[in-house]
Amino acid sequence: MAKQDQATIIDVVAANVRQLRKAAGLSQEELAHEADLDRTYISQVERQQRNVTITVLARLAAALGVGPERLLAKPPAGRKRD
Amino acid sequence: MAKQDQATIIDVVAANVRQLRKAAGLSQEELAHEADLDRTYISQVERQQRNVTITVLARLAAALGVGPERLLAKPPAGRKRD
DNA sequence: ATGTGACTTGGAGTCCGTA
DNA sequence: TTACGGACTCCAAGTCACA
Repeated sequence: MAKQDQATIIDVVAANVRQLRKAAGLSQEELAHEADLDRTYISQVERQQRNVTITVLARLAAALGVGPERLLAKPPAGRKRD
Repeated sequence: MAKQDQATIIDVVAANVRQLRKAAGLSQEELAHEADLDRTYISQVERQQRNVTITVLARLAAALGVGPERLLAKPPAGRKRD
């Protein structure tokens, strides 16, 4: 029984953006400003409603102070127990 | 002076796709088939003419047998003089 | 401070060729 | 087998009004 990571890459990016943003103590609006994006766009990304391009991914990563690949990293395979 | 990776994420992905595709011994057409993409699209990606979405990035990675983050990994710092 | 639906514009992604 | 161009469809980018 492998763990089924059926989670799409969109879900992964969404979770990472939100998690890293909060870890950085930023509001969506502040992050939007840093990444030169619209406030509501950030909201949509975090809500898994956007299939972002790699250029936007790079901007997000830069604004969050991490490398782009960090945004694709799946959660540490822990439990889904929230 | 840190090494300046002014290379855009598009350049990085392009290089990685081409390199991994060749390493896998696939033609563009075969890779296109595996990733369920158009033949000419692969060509354009490798020539840095396309800004791919993360879903396509994931499909390419899967077709190449690697994780998506692998496609964003920059070349091992060997790039000094060509 | 965030969520959401609707909207326009530009580009992602496809298909046709030709070299 | 790949590069390259044109023409096409559809969706991502980017923004807004309002909850």
